[in-house]
Amino acid sequence: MYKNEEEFLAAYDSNAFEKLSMTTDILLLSVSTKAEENYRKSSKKYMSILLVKRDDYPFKDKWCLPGGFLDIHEDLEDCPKRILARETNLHNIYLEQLYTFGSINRDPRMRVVSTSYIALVDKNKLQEKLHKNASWFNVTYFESEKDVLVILDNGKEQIKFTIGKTLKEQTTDRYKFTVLENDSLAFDHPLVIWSGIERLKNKIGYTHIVFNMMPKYFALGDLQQVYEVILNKKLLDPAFRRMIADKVEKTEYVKTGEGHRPSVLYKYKKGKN
Amino acid sequence: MYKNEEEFLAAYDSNAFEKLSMTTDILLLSVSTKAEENYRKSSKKYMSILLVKRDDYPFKDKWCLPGGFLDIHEDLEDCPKRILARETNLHNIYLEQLYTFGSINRDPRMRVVSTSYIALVDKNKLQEKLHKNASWFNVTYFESEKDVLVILDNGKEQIKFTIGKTLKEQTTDRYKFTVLENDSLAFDHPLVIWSGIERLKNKIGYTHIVFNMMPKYFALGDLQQVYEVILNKKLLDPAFRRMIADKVEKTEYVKTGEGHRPSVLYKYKKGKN
DNA sequence: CTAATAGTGTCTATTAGACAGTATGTT
DNA sequence: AACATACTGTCTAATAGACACTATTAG
Repeated sequence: MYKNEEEFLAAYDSNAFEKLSMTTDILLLSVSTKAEENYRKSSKKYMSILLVKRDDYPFKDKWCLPGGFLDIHEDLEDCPKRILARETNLHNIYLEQLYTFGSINRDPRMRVVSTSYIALVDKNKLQEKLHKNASWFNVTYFESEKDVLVILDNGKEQIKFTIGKTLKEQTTDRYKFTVLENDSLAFDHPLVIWSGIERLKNKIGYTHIVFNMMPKYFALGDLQQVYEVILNKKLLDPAFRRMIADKVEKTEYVKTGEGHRPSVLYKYKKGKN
Repeated sequence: MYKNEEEFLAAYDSNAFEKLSMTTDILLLSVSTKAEENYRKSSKKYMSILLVKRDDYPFKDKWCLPGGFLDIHEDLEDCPKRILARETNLHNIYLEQLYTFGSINRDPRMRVVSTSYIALVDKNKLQEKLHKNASWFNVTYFESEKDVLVILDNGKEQIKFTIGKTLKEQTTDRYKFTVLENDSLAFDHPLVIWSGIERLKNKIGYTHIVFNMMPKYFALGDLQQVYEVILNKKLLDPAFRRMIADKVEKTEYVKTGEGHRPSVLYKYKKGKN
């Protein structure tokens, strides 16, 4: 045995276990807007995610989440920050660790464990010079008891995949997800996408993270639509306004020119409400 | 460029990035019972966790969570299973991924990223031949707005540490934890422990995971005490019974000999209630 | 009988759901 | 004027909190 820790460390063989590579994948979520033909109608909203087309093997020409290898001299949380900065030119994006995926064969090249992160942005804050090969896809999903069909659409291409849900333990309401169908997405990214959407759906209810997807000033109707698009269901106006009341603050600004009654603009009100 | 994926893979240099090691740490949580002197009083309950005393460097003679290196041919989730089997002789333990910690210098030996897992057991199901160096510690904690003092006690030794809580983003109710004081625990394990307790406190409210810590048949009073010990607050009887009513099923069994009215034993009732 | 927990009834306060109504801009 | 959304009032249903009460055992 060794006399002290220094001596131990000096003699330590760090290759006793075969080492591996790590990556981080980022599920960048935002809300996009599509104008309606009817000038009176307010524009339709979609949840949207950023995908990158791979221009090299493996999974050449398939879409995937932005990501990259963890540098050995880099904190784990700095890796997604670096990738986001590269992809969006934005700093101070909301980031949250999602899950670490580590099946043996998830990468055909070699053993890679990947920690995925959720990032939330207001798309309009992005200067629209996206990294080449990157594209926003609108997300639509149809959920049943057993599975979910997810459809991603960027206006030119449509990507579909199906996730199966099975109760993980008898004693949990949480599901274990498996990919049932997937032709167009690289790696286990359908899993990452759906896990992230589930997380967002949950957290929107008991945190204030939505405001990371909103501009500084917003109408309550727009905020409500963001909730609706994430939760995939209609909400009742009075209930929504009661729920949100102490999280927002009225401003002097008003949004007009929409073909109907103008709406007062609000801003996020800090504090634990 | 390469003609196809096989060709690419054959030529791939998996050492383009310097590789690293991964470990998993397990926060094994249970509830322990301490008899009261007064024969009428029901025994006091504590949340308890399993720690292992390190008998080698680094952190020689300090306590730490059970854990170990991820084998390169092993799925990430199989690693905690293997360690749990070694530590408890039990299979089919409830396991859930907690968080992946990856600061550069969390291990003095080399770059190590660690994925932590929560495991829940009914301590009484364990054959009490614990792995040498392993010991159960009762958990007590005192929480304020800014920090938490956690005290671990195995009857012989007492371990204290303090965790600081800061709001991570203006738009979240979630905290970022930092270790403020810690003398006795190895690595960043105070962080893992507190993150896990927080997670359990939350999840007990919207899942059925408590039942993983309960024996097959239990009295509602005991179940309530488990909730109280985890949430660190008293609950009102009628409210608790209403809340739990559709998750449990009455049995024909009764617990007697306690110096007061016997209680009916219940069992977990499967289904999403 | 007494101390202690088991278990229930019920009133009240709070919150969520539902729906109808009024308000106000643009074309 | 007509349409579409903004915004509010109010009734009802469901749920959570509080407290008091009855029940039953060992010693």
